[in-house]
Amino acid sequence: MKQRVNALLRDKFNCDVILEKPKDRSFGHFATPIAFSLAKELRKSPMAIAEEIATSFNESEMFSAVESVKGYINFRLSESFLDEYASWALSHGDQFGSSDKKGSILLEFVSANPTGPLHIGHARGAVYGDTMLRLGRHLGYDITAEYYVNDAGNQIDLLGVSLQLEGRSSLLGESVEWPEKYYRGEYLSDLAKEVVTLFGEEALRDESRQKELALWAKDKILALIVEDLAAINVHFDTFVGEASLYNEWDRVMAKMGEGVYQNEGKTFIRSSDLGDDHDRVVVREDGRPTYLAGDIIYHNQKFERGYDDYINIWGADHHGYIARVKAAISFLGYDSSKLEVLLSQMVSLLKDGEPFKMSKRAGTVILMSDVVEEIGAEALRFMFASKKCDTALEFDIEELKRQDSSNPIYYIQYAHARIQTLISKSEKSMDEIMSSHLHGLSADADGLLFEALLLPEIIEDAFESRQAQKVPDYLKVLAGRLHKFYYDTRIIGTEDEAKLLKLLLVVALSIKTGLSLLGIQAKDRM
RNA sequence: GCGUCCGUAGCUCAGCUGGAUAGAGCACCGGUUUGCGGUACCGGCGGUCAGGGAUUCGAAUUCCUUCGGGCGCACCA
Repeated sequence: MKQRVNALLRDKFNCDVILEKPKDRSFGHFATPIAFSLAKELRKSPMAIAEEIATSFNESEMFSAVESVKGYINFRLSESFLDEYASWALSHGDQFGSSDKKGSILLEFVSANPTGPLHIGHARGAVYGDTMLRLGRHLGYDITAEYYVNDAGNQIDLLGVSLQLEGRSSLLGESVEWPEKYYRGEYLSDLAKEVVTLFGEEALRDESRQKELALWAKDKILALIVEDLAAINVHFDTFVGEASLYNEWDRVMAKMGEGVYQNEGKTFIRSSDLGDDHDRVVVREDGRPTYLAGDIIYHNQKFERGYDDYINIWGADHHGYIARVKAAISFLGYDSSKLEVLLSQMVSLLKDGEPFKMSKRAGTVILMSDVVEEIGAEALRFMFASKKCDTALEFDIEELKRQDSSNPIYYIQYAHARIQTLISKSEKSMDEIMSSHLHGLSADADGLLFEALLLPEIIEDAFESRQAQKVPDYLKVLAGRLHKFYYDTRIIGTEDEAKLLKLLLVVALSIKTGLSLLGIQAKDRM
């Protein structure tokens, strides 16, 4: 809708015009302060310019009024335009707000190590990534959702050790000496039990079998992670294992050329040439590659697959890592600006105002599955999607368990359900409703319709600015307008019934579409 | 110390391509239709947009600076 208005204005002014939504709807649907910026150029007062521009729109069919007020130019869309647009939206169903954007994107997110279940911080990245995925796909981008599995290196060795020790300690009752670093948690003793039934007790004591057990456990844990993600409606297209990439090693190193050098028996990358604090070790003296090595071959592989753009969603604790990965990409001969790294900040939980402690067995980590069990997948998704991901976040579990207006997800679902109830109560046929014309609407009805029709620009704005929270914000506002309208306006049995229901169908469509882009299904009944 | 993200109502957060009177939910106080789901609606209370400076018609929004907080600063992942 805004695009159509914008296109018209662009023709007129030969440049992009800033269009904003006035806070006070009595000013119209859109407004622009363009007269202020033209004032200097034209050496006239903003008010005179605005007046002149406004009158030049008198003939336009798109607007019922264009007025200048204190230098602003306010546009009021005509009813015929709004009605036509509403019909167009309804005929597109769940494709409303979709677009034909071109371009392929490789979106990597979550990528949690397969050494334990997902915690609450992973959940934020998962929800944010999946929301961007849904928004981008709705807009037409060809996006691949990828999970990078760190199935090589120290953490896998550590997993094998931890598994054996946990089994010997909790199942066999042996007293064991714990190393400085090891994994712990209920999942490990569950896995140890399985080890005993599958491989026998001896497998827990045989150090030569650590690697074998670790790789076995890694697959089991990854399956657990996939299951946890499915529970919040997050799915990946591809999984790339770090270990599988190392046969490319020599070729990739050759490709890096002057970007790497040898010193004291180690291999370094010249990342300090490209903005990093200092050069980084890629291969240690004993020949073992570092974590960065895996990421170098992984990113080489990504770029060889030839996407137009790359997005990585990382936890904020990885932000120091961006410079070196980008340096590697440049040395490999690719355009590192094609990689966009989005950071999701830390999460902490409150329960009734107190820090939320999980079971002792799970250690200090707050498991995502525990939170899902407490508040449900929808509330979790909505909560994470509603916050900018670059702000550290605290939230209270109890608030999200409530089922009233204090819990936005119920508030929005209830708005959708109310509309469905009205539709089913009405004796009007769908044809009758759809063929009615939205004219003679009250100011409230007009405002509600306009809000509902804004969905497409909200989706585009949210995706392009990478600010997923714009969608939930919009849905809250739209639901609020619906509830107020419902309270103020009698619908069933009035002479306006058909056209008001058409209006409400547009609202329901936007709510349903918006929710589905958040991975949440709209409810017809509560 | 360096880098980075942040600082908006008592709390949790929106608003930040510079624009009209700074918003919402929670909390607290008080109201509401003989009308389709009261899981709703309305009103009140509550602000030095952390402090200071700069830019300009105009700053919560841009820039500089001080203060305060989170997260990094590995041959760990």
